[in-house]
Amino acid sequence: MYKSSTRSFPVYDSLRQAIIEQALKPGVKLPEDSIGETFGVSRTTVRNALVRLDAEGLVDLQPNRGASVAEPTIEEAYDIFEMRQCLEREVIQRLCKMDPKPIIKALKAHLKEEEKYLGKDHTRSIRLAGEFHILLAELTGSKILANYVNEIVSRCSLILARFAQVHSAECGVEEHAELIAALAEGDAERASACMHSHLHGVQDRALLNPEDAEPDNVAQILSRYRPAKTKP
Amino acid sequence: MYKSSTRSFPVYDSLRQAIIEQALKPGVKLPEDSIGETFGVSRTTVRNALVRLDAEGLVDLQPNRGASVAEPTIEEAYDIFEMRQCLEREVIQRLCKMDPKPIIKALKAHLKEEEKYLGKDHTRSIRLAGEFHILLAELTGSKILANYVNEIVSRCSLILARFAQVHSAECGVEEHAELIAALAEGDAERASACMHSHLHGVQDRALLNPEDAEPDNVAQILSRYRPAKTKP
DNA sequence: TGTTTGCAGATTGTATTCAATGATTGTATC
DNA sequence: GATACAATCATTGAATACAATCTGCAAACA
Repeated sequence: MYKSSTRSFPVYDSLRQAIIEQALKPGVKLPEDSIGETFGVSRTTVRNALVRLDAEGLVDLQPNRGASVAEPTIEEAYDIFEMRQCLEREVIQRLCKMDPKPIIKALKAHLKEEEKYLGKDHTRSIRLAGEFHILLAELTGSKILANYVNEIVSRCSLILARFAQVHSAECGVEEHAELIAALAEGDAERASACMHSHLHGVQDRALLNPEDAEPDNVAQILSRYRPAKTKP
Repeated sequence: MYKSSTRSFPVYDSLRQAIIEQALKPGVKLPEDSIGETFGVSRTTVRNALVRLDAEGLVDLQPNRGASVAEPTIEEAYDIFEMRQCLEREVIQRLCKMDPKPIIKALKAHLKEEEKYLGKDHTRSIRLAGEFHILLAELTGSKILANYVNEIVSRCSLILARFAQVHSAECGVEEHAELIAALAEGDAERASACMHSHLHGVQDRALLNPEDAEPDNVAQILSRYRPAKTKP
Protein backbone atom coordinates (compact mmCIF):
# COMPACT_ATOMS: atom_id res chain seq x y z
CA MET A 1 0.00 0.00 0.00
CA TYR A 2 2.86 2.35 0.79
CA LYS A 3 5.52 2.41 -1.91
CA SER A 4 9.03 2.57 -0.58
CA SER A 5 10.54 4.54 -3.43
CA THR A 6 9.57 7.85 -1.92
CA ARG A 7 11.73 9.89 0.35
CA SER A 8 9.21 9.89 3.12
CA PHE A 9 9.19 6.12 3.44
CA PRO A 10 12.48 5.82 5.33
CA VAL A 11 11.25 8.47 7.73
CA TYR A 12 7.98 6.61 8.21
CA ASP A 13 9.73 3.31 8.66
CA SER A 14 12.28 4.57 11.15
CA LEU A 15 9.70 6.34 13.25
CA ARG A 16 7.51 3.27 13.21
CA GLN A 17 10.36 1.02 14.24
CA ALA A 18 11.40 3.39 16.98
CA ILE A 19 7.87 3.53 18.37
CA ILE A 20 7.42 -0.23 18.23
CA GLU A 21 10.75 -0.84 19.89
CA GLN A 22 9.73 1.66 22.54
CA ALA A 23 12.67 3.95 21.90
CA LEU A 24 10.12 6.67 21.33
CA LYS A 25 7.76 6.48 24.27
CA PRO A 26 4.08 7.43 24.26
CA GLY A 27 3.53 11.15 24.51
CA VAL A 28 6.90 12.16 23.10
CA LYS A 29 6.60 15.15 20.82
CA LEU A 30 7.64 14.68 17.20
CA PRO A 31 8.50 18.14 15.80
CA GLU A 32 8.68 18.24 12.04
CA ASP A 33 11.74 20.43 12.03
CA SER A 34 14.05 18.31 14.11
CA ILE A 35 12.95 15.08 12.49
CA GLY A 36 13.58 16.61 9.10
CA GLU A 37 17.07 17.62 10.15
CA THR A 38 17.80 14.13 11.43
CA PHE A 39 16.88 12.54 8.14
CA GLY A 40 18.09 15.36 5.93
CA VAL A 41 14.69 16.02 4.41
CA SER A 42 12.24 18.87 4.46
CA ARG A 43 9.21 19.22 6.67
CA THR A 44 6.96 18.39 3.75
CA THR A 45 8.45 14.94 3.61
CA VAL A 46 8.29 14.40 7.36
CA ARG A 47 4.68 15.46 7.46
CA ASN A 48 3.82 12.88 4.86
CA ALA A 49 5.22 10.17 7.09
CA LEU A 50 3.44 11.53 10.15
CA VAL A 51 0.09 11.54 8.38
CA ARG A 52 0.49 7.86 7.62
CA LEU A 53 1.48 7.02 11.16
CA ASP A 54 -1.52 8.95 12.40
CA ALA A 55 -3.77 6.90 10.13
CA GLU A 56 -2.29 3.76 11.65
CA GLY A 57 -2.90 4.97 15.17
CA LEU A 58 0.74 5.07 16.21
CA VAL A 59 0.96 8.84 16.17
CA ASP A 60 -1.45 11.47 17.36
CA LEU A 61 -1.65 14.42 14.99
CA GLN A 62 -3.44 17.38 16.51
CA PRO A 63 -4.17 20.47 14.42
CA ASN A 64 -1.76 23.29 15.17
CA ARG A 65 -0.19 21.25 17.93
CA GLY A 66 1.83 18.86 15.93
CA ALA A 67 2.52 15.20 16.28
CA SER A 68 3.34 13.05 19.25
CA VAL A 69 3.58 9.35 19.86
CA ALA A 70 0.06 8.13 20.57
CA GLU A 71 -0.95 7.55 24.18
CA PRO A 72 -3.63 4.89 24.19
CA THR A 73 -5.89 5.08 27.22
CA ILE A 74 -6.55 1.99 29.27
CA GLU A 75 -9.97 1.71 27.65
CA GLU A 76 -8.43 1.81 24.20
CA ALA A 77 -5.92 -0.76 25.35
CA TYR A 78 -8.65 -3.22 26.28
CA ASP A 79 -10.45 -2.41 23.06
CA ILE A 80 -7.36 -3.12 20.99
CA PHE A 81 -6.55 -6.35 22.78
CA GLU A 82 -10.10 -7.58 22.29
CA MET A 83 -9.85 -6.78 18.60
CA ARG A 84 -6.55 -8.58 18.46
CA GLN A 85 -8.13 -11.70 19.93
CA CYS A 86 -10.75 -11.55 17.21
CA LEU A 87 -8.24 -11.15 14.39
CA GLU A 88 -5.82 -13.79 15.57
CA ARG A 89 -8.66 -16.23 16.23
CA GLU A 90 -9.55 -15.77 12.58
CA VAL A 91 -5.93 -16.37 11.59
CA ILE A 92 -5.81 -19.69 13.47
CA GLN A 93 -9.14 -20.82 12.09
CA ARG A 94 -8.02 -20.16 8.56
CA LEU A 95 -4.65 -21.80 9.00
CA CYS A 96 -6.28 -24.93 10.36
CA LYS A 97 -8.16 -25.33 7.10
CA MET A 98 -4.99 -25.21 5.04
CA ASP A 99 -2.17 -27.60 4.25
CA PRO A 100 -0.11 -27.57 7.44
CA LYS A 101 3.22 -28.59 5.89
CA PRO A 102 4.53 -25.33 4.46
CA ILE A 103 2.99 -23.44 7.36
CA ILE A 104 4.76 -25.48 10.00
CA LYS A 105 8.00 -25.22 8.09
CA ALA A 106 7.88 -21.44 7.93
CA LEU A 107 6.86 -21.15 11.58
CA LYS A 108 9.61 -23.45 12.80
CA ALA A 109 12.20 -21.46 10.87
CA HIS A 110 10.98 -18.32 12.54
CA LEU A 111 10.94 -19.94 15.96
CA LYS A 112 14.56 -20.88 15.48
CA GLU A 113 15.38 -17.24 14.94
CA GLU A 114 13.50 -16.31 18.07
CA GLU A 115 15.42 -18.85 20.12
CA LYS A 116 18.67 -17.69 18.64
CA TYR A 117 18.42 -14.21 20.07
CA LEU A 118 16.53 -15.11 23.24
CA GLY A 119 18.23 -13.55 26.21
CA LYS A 120 20.92 -12.01 24.04
CA ASP A 121 19.53 -9.25 21.89
CA HIS A 122 16.49 -8.06 23.76
CA THR A 123 15.29 -5.51 21.24
CA ARG A 124 15.53 -8.04 18.50
CA SER A 125 13.70 -10.62 20.59
CA ILE A 126 10.77 -8.29 21.04
CA ARG A 127 10.64 -7.57 17.36
CA LEU A 128 10.83 -11.23 16.40
CA ALA A 129 8.07 -12.10 18.84
CA GLY A 130 5.79 -9.58 17.17
CA GLU A 131 6.79 -10.76 13.74
CA PHE A 132 5.78 -14.29 14.64
CA HIS A 133 2.19 -13.14 14.82
CA ILE A 134 2.52 -11.19 11.60
CA LEU A 135 3.98 -14.24 9.91
CA LEU A 136 1.02 -16.32 11.06
CA ALA A 137 -1.34 -13.82 9.49
CA GLU A 138 0.65 -13.68 6.26
CA LEU A 139 0.56 -17.44 5.97
CA THR A 140 -3.22 -17.29 5.63
CA GLY A 141 -2.62 -15.65 2.27
CA SER A 142 -5.02 -12.85 3.09
CA LYS A 143 -3.42 -9.48 2.46
CA ILE A 144 -6.00 -7.54 4.35
CA LEU A 145 -5.96 -9.81 7.37
CA ALA A 146 -2.16 -9.62 7.46
CA ASN A 147 -2.41 -5.84 7.26
CA TYR A 148 -4.80 -5.59 10.14
CA VAL A 149 -2.75 -7.94 12.29
CA ASN A 150 0.39 -6.01 11.48
CA GLU A 151 -1.28 -2.79 12.52
CA ILE A 152 -2.73 -4.15 15.70
CA VAL A 153 0.48 -5.83 16.80
CA SER A 154 2.20 -2.47 16.48
CA ARG A 155 -0.43 -0.82 18.58
CA CYS A 156 -0.06 -3.51 21.20
CA SER A 157 3.64 -2.69 21.41
CA LEU A 158 2.61 0.87 22.10
CA ILE A 159 0.31 -0.31 24.86
CA LEU A 160 3.09 -2.34 26.42
CA ALA A 161 5.29 0.73 26.32
CA ARG A 162 2.64 2.67 28.11
CA PHE A 163 1.34 0.31 30.75
CA ALA A 164 3.64 -2.64 31.29
CA GLN A 165 6.24 -2.06 33.94
CA VAL A 166 8.19 -5.23 33.47
CA HIS A 167 9.97 -4.63 30.24
CA SER A 168 9.91 -8.33 29.41
CA ALA A 169 6.15 -8.58 29.47
CA GLU A 170 6.32 -9.86 25.92
CA CYS A 171 5.47 -13.06 24.13
CA GLY A 172 6.92 -16.24 25.53
CA VAL A 173 8.81 -18.30 23.01
CA GLU A 174 7.57 -21.58 24.54
CA GLU A 175 4.01 -20.48 23.96
CA HIS A 176 4.81 -19.97 20.31
CA ALA A 177 6.26 -23.47 20.21
CA GLU A 178 3.10 -24.91 21.77
CA LEU A 179 0.97 -23.17 19.19
CA ILE A 180 3.06 -24.60 16.37
CA ALA A 181 2.68 -28.07 17.85
CA ALA A 182 -1.09 -27.72 17.97
CA LEU A 183 -1.17 -26.51 14.38
CA ALA A 184 1.07 -29.36 13.29
CA GLU A 185 -1.39 -31.86 14.72
CA GLY A 186 -4.23 -30.09 12.97
CA ASP A 187 -5.94 -29.64 16.31
CA ALA A 188 -8.00 -26.52 15.66
CA GLU A 189 -9.53 -26.50 19.13
CA ARG A 190 -6.23 -26.63 20.90
CA ALA A 191 -4.58 -24.15 18.57
CA SER A 192 -7.36 -21.65 19.19
CA ALA A 193 -7.17 -22.16 22.92
CA CYS A 194 -3.40 -21.82 22.76
CA MET A 195 -3.57 -18.51 20.95
CA HIS A 196 -6.28 -17.22 23.21
CA SER A 197 -4.43 -17.92 26.43
CA HIS A 198 -1.21 -16.69 24.90
CA LEU A 199 -2.71 -13.33 24.03
CA HIS A 200 -4.53 -13.20 27.31
CA GLY A 201 -1.22 -13.70 29.04
CA VAL A 202 0.37 -10.84 27.17
CA GLN A 203 -2.57 -8.63 27.98
CA ASP A 204 -2.48 -9.55 31.64
CA ARG A 205 1.18 -8.82 31.96
CA ALA A 206 0.60 -5.52 30.20
CA LEU A 207 -2.50 -4.28 31.95
CA LEU A 208 -2.01 -5.82 35.36
CA ASN A 209 -2.21 -2.63 37.36
CA PRO A 210 -5.13 -0.44 36.47
CA GLU A 211 -4.28 2.02 39.24
CA ASP A 212 -1.32 3.03 37.15
CA ALA A 213 -3.56 3.62 34.21
CA GLU A 214 -2.94 7.32 33.78
CA PRO A 215 0.71 7.91 34.58
CA ASP A 216 0.70 11.16 32.66
CA ASN A 217 -2.05 12.78 34.64
CA VAL A 218 -0.01 14.92 36.97
CA ALA A 219 -2.95 16.03 39.05
CA GLN A 220 -4.01 12.48 39.76
CA ILE A 221 -0.54 11.37 40.73
CA LEU A 222 0.02 14.35 42.97
CA SER A 223 -3.34 13.92 44.63
CA ARG A 224 -1.94 10.83 46.34
CA TYR A 225 0.76 12.95 47.94
CA ARG A 226 -1.48 15.82 48.83
CA PRO A 227 -1.70 16.53 52.54
CA ALA A 228 -5.11 16.50 54.23
CA LYS A 229 -7.17 19.57 53.67
CA THR A 230 -6.69 22.34 56.18
CA LYS A 231 -10.29 23.46 55.86
CA PRO A 232 -13.20 21.15 54.96
CA MET B 1 -8.25 9.97 14.27
CA TYR B 2 -8.50 12.59 11.52
CA LYS B 3 -9.30 16.03 12.81
CA SER B 4 -11.74 17.94 10.68
CA SER B 5 -10.41 21.39 11.40
CA THR B 6 -7.82 21.20 8.67
CA ARG B 7 -8.31 22.34 5.13
CA SER B 8 -7.57 18.95 3.72
CA PHE B 9 -10.44 17.27 5.54
CA PRO B 10 -13.22 18.54 3.28
CA VAL B 11 -11.20 17.37 0.29
CA TYR B 12 -10.72 13.95 1.86
CA ASP B 13 -14.35 13.70 2.82
CA SER B 14 -15.70 14.73 -0.57
CA LEU B 15 -13.42 12.37 -2.45
CA ARG B 16 -14.32 9.56 -0.10
CA GLN B 17 -18.03 10.20 -0.50
CA ALA B 18 -17.72 10.42 -4.26
CA ILE B 19 -15.88 7.11 -4.41
CA ILE B 20 -18.32 5.35 -2.12
CA GLU B 21 -21.30 6.67 -4.05
CA GLN B 22 -19.61 5.46 -7.20
CA ALA B 23 -19.53 8.89 -8.78
CA LEU B 24 -15.78 8.39 -9.09
CA LYS B 25 -15.36 4.97 -10.62
CA PRO B 26 -12.41 2.65 -10.07
CA GLY B 27 -9.39 3.58 -12.14
CA VAL B 28 -10.30 7.23 -12.57
CA LYS B 29 -7.24 9.44 -12.32
CA LEU B 30 -7.17 11.98 -9.51
CA PRO B 31 -4.75 14.74 -10.54
CA GLU B 32 -3.68 16.95 -7.71
CA ASP B 33 -3.92 20.10 -9.80
CA SER B 34 -7.49 19.83 -10.93
CA ILE B 35 -8.74 18.63 -7.57
CA GLY B 36 -6.98 21.55 -5.93
CA GLU B 37 -8.66 23.96 -8.30
CA THR B 38 -12.05 22.44 -7.61
CA PHE B 39 -11.71 22.92 -3.89
CA GLY B 40 -9.70 26.12 -4.03
CA VAL B 41 -6.71 24.70 -2.21
CA SER B 42 -3.13 23.96 -3.14
CA ARG B 43 -1.69 20.64 -4.22
CA THR B 44 -0.08 20.22 -0.82
CA THR B 45 -3.49 20.06 0.79
CA VAL B 46 -4.90 17.72 -1.82
CA ARG B 47 -1.94 15.42 -1.44
CA ASN B 48 -2.57 15.16 2.25
CA ALA B 49 -6.08 13.92 1.59
CA LEU B 50 -4.88 11.48 -1.05
CA VAL B 51 -2.31 9.95 1.30
CA ARG B 52 -5.06 9.22 3.80
CA LEU B 53 -7.31 7.69 1.18
CA ASP B 54 -4.40 5.56 0.02
CA ALA B 55 -3.90 4.32 3.57
CA GLU B 56 -7.56 3.34 3.66
CA GLY B 57 -7.30 1.46 0.41
CA LEU B 58 -9.74 3.63 -1.51
CA VAL B 59 -7.09 5.30 -3.61
CA ASP B 60 -4.03 3.91 -5.28
CA LEU B 61 -1.04 6.21 -4.97
CA GLN B 62 1.80 5.26 -7.26
CA PRO B 63 5.11 7.11 -7.07
CA ASN B 64 5.52 9.56 -9.93
CA ARG B 65 2.27 8.41 -11.44
CA GLY B 66 -0.16 10.04 -9.16
CA ALA B 67 -3.38 8.90 -7.63
CA SER B 68 -6.34 7.06 -9.01
CA VAL B 69 -9.40 5.43 -7.53
CA ALA B 70 -8.34 1.96 -6.41
CA GLU B 71 -9.19 -0.97 -8.64
CA PRO B 72 -9.50 -4.02 -6.42
CA THR B 73 -8.86 -7.25 -8.27
CA ILE B 74 -11.32 -10.08 -8.01
CA GLU B 75 -8.95 -11.83 -5.60
CA GLU B 76 -8.82 -8.78 -3.38
CA ALA B 77 -12.59 -8.58 -3.59
CA TYR B 78 -12.99 -12.08 -2.20
CA ASP B 79 -10.37 -11.32 0.41
CA ILE B 80 -12.19 -8.20 1.53
CA PHE B 81 -15.58 -9.86 1.67
CA GLU B 82 -14.16 -12.69 3.76
CA MET B 83 -12.65 -10.18 6.14
CA ARG B 84 -15.97 -8.40 6.29
CA GLN B 85 -17.70 -11.60 7.31
CA CYS B 86 -15.21 -11.98 10.12
CA LEU B 87 -15.64 -8.43 11.38
CA GLU B 88 -19.40 -8.35 11.21
CA ARG B 89 -19.64 -11.76 12.86
CA GLU B 90 -17.71 -10.23 15.73
CA VAL B 91 -20.09 -7.27 15.78
CA ILE B 92 -23.12 -9.52 16.09
CA GLN B 93 -21.54 -11.67 18.76
CA ARG B 94 -20.71 -8.65 20.85
CA LEU B 95 -24.12 -7.06 20.42
CA CYS B 96 -25.81 -10.26 21.56
CA LYS B 97 -24.00 -10.01 24.87
CA MET B 98 -25.26 -6.51 25.51
CA ASP B 99 -28.50 -4.96 26.63
CA PRO B 100 -30.68 -5.15 23.52
CA LYS B 101 -33.02 -2.28 24.34
CA PRO B 102 -31.00 0.78 23.28
CA ILE B 103 -29.53 -1.19 20.42
CA ILE B 104 -32.87 -2.14 18.95
CA LYS B 105 -34.11 1.39 19.38
CA ALA B 106 -31.21 2.88 17.46
CA LEU B 107 -31.42 0.26 14.74
CA LYS B 108 -35.14 0.71 14.25
CA ALA B 109 -34.72 4.43 13.93
CA HIS B 110 -32.13 3.89 11.25
CA LEU B 111 -34.31 1.35 9.46
CA LYS B 112 -37.08 3.90 9.30
CA GLU B 113 -34.74 6.26 7.49
CA GLU B 114 -33.80 3.53 5.06
CA GLU B 115 -37.44 2.82 4.30
CA LYS B 116 -38.17 6.49 3.90
CA TYR B 117 -35.86 6.89 0.94
CA LEU B 118 -36.29 3.43 -0.51
CA GLY B 119 -37.02 3.68 -4.21
CA LYS B 120 -36.91 7.45 -4.09
CA ASP B 121 -33.41 8.70 -3.52
CA HIS B 122 -31.21 5.92 -4.78
CA THR B 123 -27.87 7.42 -3.85
CA ARG B 124 -29.08 8.07 -0.35
CA SER B 125 -30.46 4.56 -0.08
CA ILE B 126 -27.09 3.09 -0.87
CA ARG B 127 -25.42 5.29 1.66
CA LEU B 128 -27.95 4.49 4.37
CA ALA B 129 -27.61 0.78 3.72
CA GLY B 130 -23.88 1.02 4.31
CA GLU B 131 -24.38 3.17 7.37
CA PHE B 132 -26.60 0.52 8.88
CA HIS B 133 -23.62 -1.77 9.14
CA ILE B 134 -21.46 1.01 10.51
CA LEU B 135 -24.10 1.80 13.09
CA LEU B 136 -24.16 -1.85 14.17
CA ALA B 137 -20.41 -1.72 14.71
CA GLU B 138 -20.59 1.57 16.60
CA LEU B 139 -23.22 0.16 18.92
CA THR B 140 -20.70 -2.38 20.18
CA GLY B 141 -18.90 0.56 21.75
CA SER B 142 -15.60 -0.56 20.26
CA LYS B 143 -13.93 2.32 18.46
CA ILE B 144 -11.47 0.15 16.64
CA LEU B 145 -14.03 -2.37 15.50
CA ALA B 146 -16.23 0.44 14.24
CA ASN B 147 -13.26 1.88 12.39
CA TYR B 148 -12.43 -1.37 10.68
CA VAL B 149 -16.05 -1.97 9.68
CA ASN B 150 -16.31 1.55 8.37
CA GLU B 151 -13.22 1.04 6.27
CA ILE B 152 -14.26 -2.30 4.94
CA VAL B 153 -17.78 -1.22 4.07
CA SER B 154 -16.26 1.56 1.98
CA ARG B 155 -14.05 -0.87 0.18
CA CYS B 156 -17.01 -3.10 -0.51
CA SER B 157 -18.73 -0.15 -2.18
CA LEU B 158 -15.69 0.13 -4.37
CA ILE B 159 -15.94 -3.54 -5.25
CA LEU B 160 -19.59 -3.15 -6.15
CA ALA B 161 -18.66 -0.24 -8.38
CA ARG B 162 -16.13 -2.40 -10.11
CA PHE B 163 -17.84 -5.73 -10.52
CA ALA B 164 -21.58 -5.49 -9.98
CA GLN B 165 -23.55 -4.69 -13.09
CA VAL B 166 -26.96 -4.32 -11.55
CA HIS B 167 -26.64 -1.02 -9.83
CA SER B 168 -29.09 -2.11 -7.15
CA ALA B 169 -26.94 -5.01 -5.99
CA GLU B 170 -26.97 -3.47 -2.55
CA CYS B 171 -28.28 -4.42 0.85
CA GLY B 172 -31.89 -5.38 1.07
CA VAL B 173 -33.86 -3.43 3.64
CA GLU B 174 -35.92 -6.46 4.58
CA GLU B 175 -32.77 -8.33 5.47
CA HIS B 176 -31.83 -5.56 7.81
CA ALA B 177 -35.26 -5.83 9.39
CA GLU B 178 -34.83 -9.57 9.86
CA LEU B 179 -31.51 -9.04 11.55
CA ILE B 180 -33.03 -6.53 13.95
CA ALA B 181 -35.76 -9.01 14.79
CA ALA B 182 -33.22 -11.71 15.60
CA LEU B 183 -31.25 -9.31 17.77
CA ALA B 184 -34.41 -8.22 19.57
CA GLU B 185 -35.14 -11.81 20.51
CA GLY B 186 -31.59 -12.24 21.72
CA ASP B 187 -31.21 -15.14 19.34
CA ALA B 188 -27.47 -15.07 18.74
CA GLU B 189 -27.50 -18.09 16.45
CA ARG B 190 -30.15 -16.68 14.19
CA ALA B 191 -28.65 -13.20 14.17
CA SER B 192 -25.29 -14.59 13.12
CA ALA B 193 -26.86 -16.70 10.41
CA CYS B 194 -28.86 -13.71 9.27
CA MET B 195 -25.83 -11.53 8.93
CA HIS B 196 -23.86 -14.25 7.22
CA SER B 197 -26.44 -14.92 4.54
CA HIS B 198 -27.06 -11.21 4.16
CA LEU B 199 -23.43 -10.50 3.41
CA HIS B 200 -23.15 -13.59 1.29
CA GLY B 201 -26.05 -12.32 -0.76
CA VAL B 202 -24.41 -8.96 -1.29
CA GLN B 203 -21.20 -10.67 -2.30
CA ASP B 204 -22.99 -12.98 -4.71
CA ARG B 205 -24.78 -10.14 -6.41
CA ALA B 206 -21.49 -8.29 -6.66
CA LEU B 207 -19.16 -11.00 -7.86
CA LEU B 208 -21.54 -13.05 -9.95
CA ASN B 209 -19.74 -12.72 -13.26
CA PRO B 210 -16.02 -13.20 -13.16
CA GLU B 211 -15.73 -12.83 -16.94
CA ASP B 212 -16.35 -9.13 -16.53
CA ALA B 213 -13.48 -8.88 -14.13
CA GLU B 214 -11.41 -6.32 -16.02
CA PRO B 215 -13.84 -3.80 -17.46
CA ASP B 216 -11.33 -0.98 -17.56
CA ASN B 217 -9.05 -2.50 -20.13
CA VAL B 218 -9.68 -0.30 -23.14
CA ALA B 219 -8.14 -2.73 -25.57
CA GLN B 220 -10.39 -5.50 -24.34
CA ILE B 221 -13.52 -3.39 -24.59
CA LEU B 222 -12.69 -2.09 -28.05
CA SER B 223 -11.87 -5.55 -29.31
CA ARG B 224 -15.58 -6.29 -29.08
CA TYR B 225 -16.33 -3.40 -31.42
CA ARG B 226 -13.56 -4.10 -33.85
CA PRO B 227 -14.78 -4.97 -37.33
CA ALA B 228 -13.71 -8.29 -38.84
CA LYS B 229 -10.27 -8.26 -40.29
CA THR B 230 -10.08 -7.44 -43.95
CA LYS B 231 -7.24 -9.85 -44.43
CA PRO B 232 -6.75 -12.93 -42.29
C1' DT C 1 -1.36 37.06 45.93
C1' DG C 2 -3.61 35.41 42.08
C1' DT C 3 -5.49 36.37 37.59
C1' DT C 4 -5.46 38.33 33.18
C1' DT C 5 -3.45 40.47 29.09
C1' DG C 6 -0.04 41.15 25.71
C1' DC C 7 4.05 40.19 23.57
C1' DA C 8 8.01 37.31 21.70
C1' DG C 9 9.51 32.72 20.10
C1' DA C 10 8.55 28.49 18.32
C1' DT C 11 5.81 25.39 15.58
C1' DT C 12 2.53 24.16 12.31
C1' DG C 13 -0.74 25.10 8.01
C1' DT C 14 -0.70 26.10 3.40
C1' DA C 15 0.96 28.02 -0.94
C1' DT C 16 4.42 28.53 -4.22
C1' DT C 17 8.54 27.21 -6.66
C1' DC C 18 11.88 24.40 -8.96
C1' DA C 19 13.54 19.85 -10.15
C1' DA C 20 12.65 15.22 -11.72
C1' DT C 21 10.09 11.65 -13.63
C1' DG C 22 6.84 9.49 -16.85
C1' DA C 23 3.67 9.57 -20.84
C1' DT C 24 2.89 10.88 -25.42
C1' DT C 25 3.72 12.28 -29.84
C1' DG C 26 6.56 12.97 -33.84
C1' DT C 27 10.33 11.57 -36.73
C1' DA C 28 13.81 8.83 -38.73
C1' DT C 29 15.39 4.46 -40.06
C1' DC C 30 15.03 -0.31 -41.33
C1' DG D 1 4.36 -0.28 -42.54
C1' DA D 2 6.63 -1.25 -38.14
C1' DT D 3 10.00 -0.24 -34.71
C1' DA D 4 13.28 2.58 -32.17
C1' DC D 5 14.59 6.79 -30.63
C1' DA D 6 14.18 11.68 -29.37
C1' DA D 7 11.71 15.75 -27.99
C1' DT D 8 7.89 17.82 -25.76
C1' DC D 9 4.42 18.12 -22.45
C1' DA D 10 2.01 17.14 -18.32
C1' DT D 11 2.29 15.72 -13.71
C1' DT D 12 4.34 14.64 -9.45
C1' DG D 13 8.35 14.96 -5.70
C1' DA D 14 10.31 17.78 -2.55
C1' DA D 15 12.11 22.24 -0.69
C1' DT D 16 11.41 26.80 0.45
C1' DA D 17 8.64 30.74 1.93
C1' DC D 18 5.07 33.04 4.08
C1' DA D 19 0.90 33.13 7.07
C1' DA D 20 -1.51 31.51 11.04
C1' DT D 21 -1.68 29.56 15.50
C1' DC D 22 -0.11 28.15 19.87
C1' DT D 23 2.99 28.39 24.13
C1' DG D 24 5.32 30.47 27.72
C1' DC D 25 6.63 34.26 30.17
C1' DA D 26 6.30 38.69 32.04
C1' DA D 27 4.08 42.78 33.26
C1' DA D 28 -0.11 45.01 34.60
C1' DC D 29 -4.17 44.83 37.08
C1' DA D 30 -7.78 43.59 40.49
